[in-house]
Amino acid sequence: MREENLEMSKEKAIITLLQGCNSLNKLRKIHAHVLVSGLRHHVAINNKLLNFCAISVSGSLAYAQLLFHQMECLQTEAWNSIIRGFAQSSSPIDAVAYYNQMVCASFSSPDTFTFSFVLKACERLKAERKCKEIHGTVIRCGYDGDVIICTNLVKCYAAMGSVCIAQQVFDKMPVRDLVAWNALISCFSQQGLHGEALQVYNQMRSENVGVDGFTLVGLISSCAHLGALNIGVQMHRFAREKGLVESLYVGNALIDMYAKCGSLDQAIFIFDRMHRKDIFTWNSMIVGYGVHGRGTEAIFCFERMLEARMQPNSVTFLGLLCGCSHQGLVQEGVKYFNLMSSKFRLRPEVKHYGCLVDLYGRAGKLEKALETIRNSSPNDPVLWRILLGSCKIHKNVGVGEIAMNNLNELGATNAGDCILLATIYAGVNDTAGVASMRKTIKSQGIKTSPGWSWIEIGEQVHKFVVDDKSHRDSIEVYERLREVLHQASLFGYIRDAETLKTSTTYHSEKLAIAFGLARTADGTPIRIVKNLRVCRDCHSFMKAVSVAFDREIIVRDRVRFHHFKGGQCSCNDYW
DNA sequence: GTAGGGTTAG
Repeated sequence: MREENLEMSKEKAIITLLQGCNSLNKLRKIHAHVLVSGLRHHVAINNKLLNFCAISVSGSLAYAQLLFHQMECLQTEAWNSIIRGFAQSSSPIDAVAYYNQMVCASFSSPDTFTFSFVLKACERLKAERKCKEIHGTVIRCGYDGDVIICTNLVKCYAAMGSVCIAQQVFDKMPVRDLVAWNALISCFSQQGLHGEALQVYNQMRSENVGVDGFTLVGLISSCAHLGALNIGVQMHRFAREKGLVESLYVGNALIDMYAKCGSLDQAIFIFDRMHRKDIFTWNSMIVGYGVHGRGTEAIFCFERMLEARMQPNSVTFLGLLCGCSHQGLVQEGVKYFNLMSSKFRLRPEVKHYGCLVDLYGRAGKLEKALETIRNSSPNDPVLWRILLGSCKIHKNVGVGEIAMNNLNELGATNAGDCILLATIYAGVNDTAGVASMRKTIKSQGIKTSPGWSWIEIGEQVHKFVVDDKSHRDSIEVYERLREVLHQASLFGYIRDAETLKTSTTYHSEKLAIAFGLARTADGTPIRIVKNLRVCRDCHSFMKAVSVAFDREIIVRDRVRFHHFKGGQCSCNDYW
């Protein structure tokens, strides 16, 4: 009896020590103490030690493995600790390995926690086969009604792009809580299915599951991707009603949403009122300024960020460089590009080189742009493509051909590139050049990526493609477009000669504008989201429409925003 | 003795 008491008090003492343990060194001492106290085989203490080593930030997985393999009696608890530890480590594959050992070669059976941890590892590894196998085991063990395991499965299938299976798992869940719904939303948005993500919200409303900050962040982010300002504003109102607007995550998502939906002022309004700002807050604002072509303000924001002692990361510099290049701030852009590695120890990635090439190219410094590409490694086709875009602005056939040759050599030429070079040839009246590019597109069967434009009317996002006839109000849209084209022509719009020669088509943004004019109140801005760049003809069309109808038109294209007002565009015709 | 969740860039 006395011995038992003694052991209990020793055990208690060790557990107390473990609770106060905050370093590996202390842990080693405790372990040594365990050994000298004759508690080497004490199961509860070993489990505690193991759990600490495997999970705690001040633990060590290597040490955990050592303890694990010294343990004589491995119960589910010990397996769970080691699997959990590896699942969240830089080597999740080891979690799967331990799980395999547990299932195949041990006397312990996995429980719901085991599945939860090993599925986390599968999610991070995108290990589809293993996930399916574990899914089967989960069903055989009768755990397929467990809300947490099912949520894990949804996340796991979503991570590997199997949206349908994720949805099936979700649909079969006997009970779905808010976390499960939120997982479904992020499943869709991970795959770029933002419309579907927003639809989940409608289902949630009809099933009265409620909404929390996680839900809102997911939905607001989907609005941002879609450029769905009206729905985004509703979410903002909703966040206010729910008292969630103070949340750092919600605030960050709102800044990004407003910036991406063209309401930079609203983004600034929210940014200025946030008490706490993290790296996402600053980056969302700087990227917002950047894509709106407001380089000076992006720089100012960046300087304030440094004053606030926030360490920038690679995304920060993308925003900054994007702003510099669209505003033509060459010196500043180069300065920040260099600062990135010299002061902040961030290695520039292809995207940063892309910004630098764009910065030089856009400003007409094509030789410097060429030099940048040649000094960057690896030689990424994206960089040559950006240079080709600059050659279009500056009508430079020579450098354009160099860029095209390099794209060819890299085997990366696409239809967009051929069209770009054709436009460059057309700009200098080289009809033979234009013809040869058309021939290349035809003979090599290079597929053009279809352009589309979105416009949000009320809570509905409408999509148009080139010469779209599929919209239910198509006839009305075309009638309206003819009228708008006529009005625009009275305000200086002349259909681009090249556009006339190459096609009799109506680009998607023209259809979207006509629809927008028909369906929105006089004087309200028209917001359009496009997947490609705006062509010269549509650009001048929109300038004329902005005067003819006295409307502000805000177009988000693949890389930046254009604000058309009173016949002018914020990009100064330089994009 | 333990579990599932969020935002920028791509």
